[in-house]
Amino acid sequence: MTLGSIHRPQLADEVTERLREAIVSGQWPLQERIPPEPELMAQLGVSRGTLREGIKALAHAGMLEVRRGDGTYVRAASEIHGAARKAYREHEDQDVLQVRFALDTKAARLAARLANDGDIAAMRTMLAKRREAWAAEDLEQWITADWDFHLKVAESSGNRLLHELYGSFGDVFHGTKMAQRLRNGFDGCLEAGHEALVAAIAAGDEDAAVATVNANLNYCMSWMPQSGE
Amino acid sequence: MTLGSIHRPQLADEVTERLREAIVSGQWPLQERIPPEPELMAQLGVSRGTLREGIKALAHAGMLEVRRGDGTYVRAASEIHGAARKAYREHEDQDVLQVRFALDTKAARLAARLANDGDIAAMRTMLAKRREAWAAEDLEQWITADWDFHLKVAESSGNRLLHELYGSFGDVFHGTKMAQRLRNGFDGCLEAGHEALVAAIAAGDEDAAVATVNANLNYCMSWMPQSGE
DNA sequence: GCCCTGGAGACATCAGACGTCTAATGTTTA
DNA sequence: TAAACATTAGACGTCTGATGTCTCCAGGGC
Repeated sequence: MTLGSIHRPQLADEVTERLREAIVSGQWPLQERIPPEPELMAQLGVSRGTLREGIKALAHAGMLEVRRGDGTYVRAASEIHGAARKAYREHEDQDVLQVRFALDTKAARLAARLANDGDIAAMRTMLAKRREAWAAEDLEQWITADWDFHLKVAESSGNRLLHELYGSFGDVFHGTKMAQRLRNGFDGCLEAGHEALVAAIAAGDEDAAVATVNANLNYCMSWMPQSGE
Repeated sequence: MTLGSIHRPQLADEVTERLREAIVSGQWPLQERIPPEPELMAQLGVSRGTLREGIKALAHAGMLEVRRGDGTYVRAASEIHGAARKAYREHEDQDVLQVRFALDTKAARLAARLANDGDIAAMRTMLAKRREAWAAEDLEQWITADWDFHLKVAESSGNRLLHELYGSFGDVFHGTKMAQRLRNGFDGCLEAGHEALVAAIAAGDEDAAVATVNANLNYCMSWMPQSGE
């Protein structure tokens, strides 16, 4: 048949998608309260029940938190991120980190195989920022630059799923744990290790890239209390 | 204050949890239709709106599929499994498999470090079943035994999150892709490779376990059309 | 300054009604 | 007989409107 079927996409799903977009796009920032239900009903032109079905879907996914008598707040910017938050709540730190490291290793191997000149230039730029921030003792900036670098490696793997997973699992870690470690005397530098990783990727040496990542992670882990691997 | 607050856990969340249990416990089998809304309203003692909020939460998570005019069907046995299904829909097969392989490698390393005698005995039992099924040309049984073996390795890693993720990502693959490949002439044997993995795990040789897994996976991938790694 | 009390705003839940879709069955027609 | 059409029962989709309950916060009493 050729007459593309009418197929009206369920209103509630449409609502879910619109809410989701508002969150993903940053229109509703993290931790902020979203507009009250009556207002959203008007904006979206749907009934309360339909709206609430959309909200509940995102709430179960961990993206929204509904506080009775108060309002609804944004807690995560994507489903997968919400799932990662939940994983952090329900599993040992160590377990989550091991999974992240598994992804990290794979990302490095693929990046060494696939990264192009633009990717590598971007990595070098981020490492430079990281170095400057460290010299300037700007912790926040340093954490950001460090994380951006690792994300770029994941992105350069060419595997979108891997990039997404890595970003979600790592984000919580970087946001909550890194700052603590820095205060505990972690030197945070590993300058050489990061440079070596870029070099291995630029050279297309997969095994060297993986070895470098492992070395970095083991050093990093040595600063974690009671954690193996 | 001492009077432990009444703490009425949001009805809709309670409903979500009850539905979820019915699915996870197997009371509502995969692919089956669940009771119609009016019946569930009566069983749970809630209004339709509340019930639907609970259903929508699980539907968005990929565990349920609601078909207007027909009914609601069970599509996945856990949120993470639902997410994996979605990932399979939205990403390249190759990307998903790479992620799964990253987990596979990590699982093997950890299993070599932590597996106890009971784990190893279980692995050997499963391999024996796998061998018998192959000899008897019972494909279904063979696929089951093969998958059980890999799951056991993941479980032996001692990392519950890893086990869960691995199970979810791999399940879809084993259910849908493996059968196709077998029909295409895949010899599916790899008997030696699997035995070698158990041997490495039993010996506690992490590097050998990882190397064996990589060898197996590469051989396996060679049967996949147009896929790298 | 602290505690208590209300009020306002926001989410929670219910009840009932009607629309629309799907699948199955029955009926007609070539 | 078999294909095409018509009907119907069951199921989900959405709306309306009312009431309950909780959180926050400002204002009054001590």
